[in-house]
Amino acid sequence: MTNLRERQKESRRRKILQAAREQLVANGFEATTIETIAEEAEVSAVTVYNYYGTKTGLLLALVSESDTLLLERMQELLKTPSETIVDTFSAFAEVIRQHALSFLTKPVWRQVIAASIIEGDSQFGRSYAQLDRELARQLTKILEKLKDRGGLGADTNLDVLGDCLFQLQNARFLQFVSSDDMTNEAVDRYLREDMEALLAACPD
Amino acid sequence: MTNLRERQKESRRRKILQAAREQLVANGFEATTIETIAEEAEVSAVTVYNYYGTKTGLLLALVSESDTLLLERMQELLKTPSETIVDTFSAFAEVIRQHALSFLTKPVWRQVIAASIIEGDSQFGRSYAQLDRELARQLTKILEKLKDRGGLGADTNLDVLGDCLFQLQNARFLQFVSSDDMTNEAVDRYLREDMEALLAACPD
DNA sequence: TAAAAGTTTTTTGTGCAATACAATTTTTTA
DNA sequence: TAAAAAATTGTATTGCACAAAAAACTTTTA
Repeated sequence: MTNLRERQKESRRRKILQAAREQLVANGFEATTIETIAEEAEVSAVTVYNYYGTKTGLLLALVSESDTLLLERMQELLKTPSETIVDTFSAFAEVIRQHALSFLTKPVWRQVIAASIIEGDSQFGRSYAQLDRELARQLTKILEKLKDRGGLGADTNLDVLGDCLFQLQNARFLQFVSSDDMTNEAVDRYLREDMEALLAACPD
Repeated sequence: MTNLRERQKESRRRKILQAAREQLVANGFEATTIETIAEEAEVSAVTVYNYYGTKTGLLLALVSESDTLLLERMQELLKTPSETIVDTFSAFAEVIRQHALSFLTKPVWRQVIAASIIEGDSQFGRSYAQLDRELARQLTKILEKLKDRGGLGADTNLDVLGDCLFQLQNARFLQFVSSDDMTNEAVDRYLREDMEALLAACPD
């Protein structure tokens, strides 16, 4: 039995996050104040603080809300495997970028990443780090499938490889959102070049 | 002929940066205010703003001050080459970490990185990005030497490889400073595992 | 040495994040 | 339906970043 009280809380939570997202996308992080969010969500500013603690806490909560959606899209990818490791890696990264930009703008993502670095061990910071771990895990799974089909060296440590390639993806994603000019295609080219250069590095 | 006026400016610059660094290391970013920095540097707070614009501007200026030192240490590394690509990569990353921690603390580095992401296209933000490019360049040079000695596949694109491995190093560095617990040895292990997993990934 | 040029400082003010607390409203429970 | 419990709200306050203008000071120059 769900309390009326709990339902109200849930409803407020939703309204606050929705208002926050709208304003962040429309006006950016600086121009979005707790006050204006509270106003649009029809609660007081104090309530926003009670729910999310700080402004960046609110930001990270907003992002972790979209996590399940991203993980679902990643599941889809598992079902349509690629032939080569280059294609696999490229497709994996593309899903993340698409999802990211369908949810927030580049400038806001910069704030999100900055917040996650600074508030690394707050409640919301941890759940953000958790997502990273799960994504790396997913990449490992995808690589396992590839290995089964012979697209990968036999004596590869997939846990390490998945984690490592995820880190590389993350670094390029950061470059992507850090420059308003960088296109989706440009990052994809980078990542493919990266993979190819790495594969060619094995000493003869 | 250097003006008295210019010398005074230079002296103030130095005193501000020195005071900033001392307080940041001792008390962290939040507890360090423009006011207290100005006080210790014996100038007014407005002067600090005149010199560095914003608090994060000051932070990034502080870091770019230490750049030349890091690049010098990297030059040293060029003279003492390693046998394998794993050792090369590991040594490169170690120089960066050593230098970083000899200059600032992990919590402050988190602020630095966050600031560089948010203020990506301010004056100081750009000079921070510039350092990254130079470091990637240096890594490429080190790899060239390695290739000459046969420690690397012959048909490797070194520009791409250098950039890519630098990105990976950067990602692991971020993990390093993001966790107060993570030791130097732990990161080194990570990076070596990374390289080994990558090298083993070539399909048979 | 006196005027001119260049800087710093003082002063004043704005905006926003974050916190504290009492007052008030709403829901629950008995 | 009334008391108890829980949550929200208004209000006041603090602290700091940052901005703008005029006053005060110091160096330069003629």
